[in-house]
Parts: sequence; C-alpha cells; structure tokens
Amino acid sequence: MNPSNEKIIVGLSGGVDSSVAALVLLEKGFHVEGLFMKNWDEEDDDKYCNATEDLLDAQQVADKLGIKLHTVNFSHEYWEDVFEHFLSEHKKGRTPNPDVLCNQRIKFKAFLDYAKDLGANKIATGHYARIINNDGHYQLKAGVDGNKDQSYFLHLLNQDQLSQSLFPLGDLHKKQVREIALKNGFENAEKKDSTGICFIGERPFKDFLTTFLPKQKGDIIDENGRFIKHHHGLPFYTIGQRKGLEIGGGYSDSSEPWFVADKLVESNEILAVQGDHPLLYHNTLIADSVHWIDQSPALPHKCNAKIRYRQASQECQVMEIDGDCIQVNFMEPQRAITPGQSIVFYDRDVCLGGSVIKSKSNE
RNA sequence: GGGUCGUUAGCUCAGUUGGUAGAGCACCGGACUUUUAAUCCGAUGGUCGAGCGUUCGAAUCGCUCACGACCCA
Repeated sequence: MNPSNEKIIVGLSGGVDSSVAALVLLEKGFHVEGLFMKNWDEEDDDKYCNATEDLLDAQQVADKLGIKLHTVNFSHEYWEDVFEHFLSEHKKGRTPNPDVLCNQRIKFKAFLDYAKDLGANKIATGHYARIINNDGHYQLKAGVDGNKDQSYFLHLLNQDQLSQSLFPLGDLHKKQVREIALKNGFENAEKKDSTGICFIGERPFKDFLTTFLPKQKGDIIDENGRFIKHHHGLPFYTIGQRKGLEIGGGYSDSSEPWFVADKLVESNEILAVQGDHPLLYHNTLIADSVHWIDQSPALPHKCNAKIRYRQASQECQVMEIDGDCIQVNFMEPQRAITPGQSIVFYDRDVCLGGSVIKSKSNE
C-alpha cells in the first residue's frame, strides 16, 4: 500500500517521544494527524496536573509539523476500565499495574476505535517497542533501546490491536529521538520524560491513594510474629518495599533496613524482615489471566520473564495449571514477587504475553 | 536505706590517654523510572539529663540533684 493513502492517527501527548513518532511517519509519507487524550479529570490548578501545558506542547508540535490535532476525553472510560480495577485490587491487598490495563483498554481500544471513526487506517504511539508481521502473525518485540523498552506495558495487546498499530520509535534510541526533536525545533526536545501512572502523573503515591481508599491500620510483625509497630493500611505498602515502614533502630540487634516480606490480608498484618532476608525470595509463582500475544507456546515452555518493569529478564519455565492459570518456576530465586503485578514472558526480544501474579512459594 | 551501671541526633548506639561529637536505621530531597517498589546520591538533625566545680580547655575527671535499670537489705 502506498503510505500516502494511509491515514495514521498518532497519540500526541505533548512529550518528545510521540512528537518524533509523528515526524517519522510524516517523513515516511503517511498522512498523519494527531490526537491528544485527556483521561484524568482534575482541576487545572492542581499542582500535579500538567494536562493544560501538555496540550500546548502537543499543539506546538502539530503546528510545526502542519498536521491536524484532535482532542478527546476518555476520563469516563479510564475510570471504569482501569481505575476501578486498580482500586479494587489495592483493596484486596494486591499491587496492580494500571498502565498495563490502560494500554489494553484505553490507548489500544478506546483510542483506536475513536481514531478509526476519524477515518484512520492505523494508530501510532511513541512507545519503544516493535511490531513484526510474520505472515499475518503479529509479534511484539522489545524496543532496540534496551533502556527504554516498553514492551512490558504492551504485553496485553492482541493480534487485532497490533495489526492496526505502529511504533515508529521501536528502532530508535532515546538519545536519537531527542536529537531529532532538537534538530526540528520541537520545544519539548529537552522535556523531562513523564513518569508516574499514565495520565495521572507522578505524585506522592500514598497521599494519592489515601483520597480513594480507607486507612485501615494494622500491625507490622517480624518473622517470629512479634509486634513491631502499626502500619497505615495494607494498600500503602508493596512487597519488597523499604521506604515508609518507619522502623528505626532498636527493634532488633541488627541495624539493617526493614523490608515488606508479605502482606497478610486476612489479619491485616505486614510481615517485615531485615536486610537481604531469605523470606524475600521465592523460586515459584502462580499467575492467572494469562494472555498470549499470538498463539500459546507449547507448555511447559522455557523462556525469560520479568516480574516488574525494567527488571533484567529471568530464566524460567512456564507450566500450565488450567486454561487461565499457570505456574512459573525460576532458575534463580526472585526477590519480592508481588501479587497483582504482571509477569511478562520473552523469547529473546520477542514478547510472548503475560499473566497476573497470584501467589509465590518455594519448591 | 545502701550499692552498681546507665542518661549523646526521631530510634538503637559509638566516642580513643580530657581539646567544643559520629554510625546504622528512620525521616526529607534528588537521580533513575509511563505501575507499585527496589537501587544510587545527598541534606537536615544534638547547647552530649540538669547544676556546680577542676582545667587554658570536659560528652570524656569530681561533687550534688533528677530520671531509668538491676542488685543488696
């Protein structure tokens, strides 16, 4: 197909990445338009809300590129499809990853549908990942820039979604992207990468959760069941966490820092341990809601996995328990396996899919 | 009633032969990072229980008092 006959709608966030993505597509000859999403309703004077200035940045880039910029508000969809799940998971003592769902339900669903209504053949985003078409089977591959690879967040996409999406930055390094932006006079060329929950942004997480979840105090106990002090509520802690436990000296003979080893939902207790404690390590986990990007590999399957974004891939074996549920055995014990987080599988740089961690154990 | 040992940063403690104080943890800030965390870097923080002495100079010696722990009556 001749690129000039294809209309691509790029998700322009106001950041460098999506801006350069749009530019790359233009240079390839596509007909490009931009779409700015606002998915989190908040007062414009909120100190953490940058939506207004992000839109200005997006508009500046659109003007510079001479493309049309649409805007849309998916706050309702975001709340219902992503945020409510996020809150209910936290209430159950798990640590969810909202951005994984955001991609599946918002950017590559609500956004995709909206773009097609605008006449788009495909959509594009500034993600650092690659899509490979193998005779009609779409593969998701890690971005060439290993430091920025975002395939972890995209592992819930399916064939339909991948077939209608483009990641123009997949073959580029972040450094190159900034250089391109600079060369083209984008005002956001030096803009700091956005972090924090997608669309909500970076803000003090505990304070943020407090506005949505009740504070149910409970006990922090050590491995012998001894009471140490109170905690502020299970949702405000994550397995493996150090900061925020507020455990100073004097609770044991050791002066090593304390970490959350487990969250005991039934008794509303946190189990804390000191230093690089064995209770922080497990070599097996159970996960459900399995999603494979293409066909399911024949199980058991040896591959690599990440139990958190930006973690080095770990060797493991995936075994089927039933259709939706798997067990993963690691070659090396893993620190702080966290229920609610996604485990994402890779064969080399090909992302196979992932699953939501349910529990951890040792064999 | 007598005796011993304690009382130093938010917490637990270290402070050499007396020369106006350090560590770990916690807290705070920054870097990293489209989740939560981890990790790394940095900063704040003490009139050394109180008072009086000895000394050129005391957290460090002496005395008194307060508080705490333990022991003996």
